[in-house]
Amino acid sequence: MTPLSPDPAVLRGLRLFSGLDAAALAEIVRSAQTRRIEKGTTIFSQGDRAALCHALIDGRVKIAQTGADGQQLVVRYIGGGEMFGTAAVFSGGIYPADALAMVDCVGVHWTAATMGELMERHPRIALNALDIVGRRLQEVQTRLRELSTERVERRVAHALLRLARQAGRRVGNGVEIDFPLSRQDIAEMTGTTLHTVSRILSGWEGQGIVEGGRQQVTIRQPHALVAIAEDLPRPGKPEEK
Amino acid sequence: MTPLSPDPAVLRGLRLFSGLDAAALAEIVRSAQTRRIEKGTTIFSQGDRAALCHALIDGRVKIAQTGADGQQLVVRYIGGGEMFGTAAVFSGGIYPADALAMVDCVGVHWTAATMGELMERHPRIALNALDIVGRRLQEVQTRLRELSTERVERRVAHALLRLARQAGRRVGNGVEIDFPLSRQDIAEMTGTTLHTVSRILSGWEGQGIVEGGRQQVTIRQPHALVAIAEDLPRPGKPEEK
DNA sequence: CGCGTAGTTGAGTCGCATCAAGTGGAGTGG
DNA sequence: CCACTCCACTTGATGCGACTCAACTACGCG
Repeated sequence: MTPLSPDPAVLRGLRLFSGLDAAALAEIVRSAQTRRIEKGTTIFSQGDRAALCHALIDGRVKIAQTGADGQQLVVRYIGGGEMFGTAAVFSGGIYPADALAMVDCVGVHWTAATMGELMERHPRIALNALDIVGRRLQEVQTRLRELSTERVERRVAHALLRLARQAGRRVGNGVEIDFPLSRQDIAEMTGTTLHTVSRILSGWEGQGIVEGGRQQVTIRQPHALVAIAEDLPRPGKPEEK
Repeated sequence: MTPLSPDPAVLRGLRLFSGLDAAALAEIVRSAQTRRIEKGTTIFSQGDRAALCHALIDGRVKIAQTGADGQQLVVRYIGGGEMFGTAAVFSGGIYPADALAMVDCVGVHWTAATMGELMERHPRIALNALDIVGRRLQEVQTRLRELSTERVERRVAHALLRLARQAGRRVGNGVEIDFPLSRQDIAEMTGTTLHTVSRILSGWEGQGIVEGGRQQVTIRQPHALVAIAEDLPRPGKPEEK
């Protein structure tokens, strides 16, 4: 909750503000609130009035939806440079999911009214937001199709590849997901159970494709994972005739 | 393809243009192209360059995504007053799905460049678009959760209720979906097979909850369908202790 | 050192996809 | 006007992927 002095250079990195001139950025910085967010903090909760537009300078935030019977779905993981909770402000004014800091984060936010004025004055911001939300819509639609038509193993492979792209860190023997990620989290991303995820990862670990630890996954053979995700023929898994 | 004289009063009904003054509407009308679209016409195809923003004055359009292996997913049905294909224009420039006219329609469209200028000049349009796309994102996320966590029967019930809300017409003995809808279509909305949908509808028909026909469904007891969708206890289906 | 949380692994079950016929009504052509 | 042909739909039989139930293990933290 410690307020920090916002840095214009940092805000320039946000997709939401790309293409704006220095004067506009200065205005945006003036109206921004920056703060540290401790690991485990709930930034907003499903059903809350959406009073703030958020963006993440650094860290990792989980956006998750809860069903009537307590079932959880991980909607997405937000990384540095991404906005979140902003679509809700302009679409009904209620956050449709929870936002939870997975690690210590640095966040920035604007009030709904301020962001509205900024967008009116600088349509480019609204256009950027439309771009971002449109891409997320496409991504979620793609996941919807995967969930409808693919077996669990392929969905888990897709999920890990997506995570590697968004939150992968190159390490000696592959690509590591750079935040604590449990089997349960993966299950909630792919619509399965932690048991099934555990079995699948164990299988892959036996084949040297991934390496798992407590709340931690490293991909050692990304190409093999792509082969599984795309359902390509591959060694050890002969096509039935 | 017959061009028609666009009518300002008609465009006022589009959510995308709500809150605009008469001058702005006049400008929008001048730059619009209106046309009749025959049933069965493909308005755009997945992978095409997104050159046009569309809206539907009247009729019904199916937005469907195809996977690499030909698997189909119905993303949504568009009705009169709704825009479609617009998010794609501002998010990558490629349509992520097919748009197919389910009945004879009247559509209107703008070029990407024209709509971009309109939004720059009238930020309210961009805000409206953000609102609409944000709501669709929420809806798709909700479907994603349903697909992850609910059994087929509940998902079909949810899909029918959603359709009834968007495309329902009150008739003597219930609510009828007002466009041709096959079992296959329902299956592609809910991530199942037409066989399973057929079995479920037959079961419901036996209980008097729905009435089915060829590419046609009438809901006779909406409350019963809600009970199924929400997994409430109900007569004939005792809770196991 | 003990407790809690995360993960592993086995056995059993079942929901639903898959395979496989068949029915009936709408549209078409002779 | 009737026969033919689709196409949407129905319904039965079968199999299996993955969920459920149930221990058990191991790591990290206080």
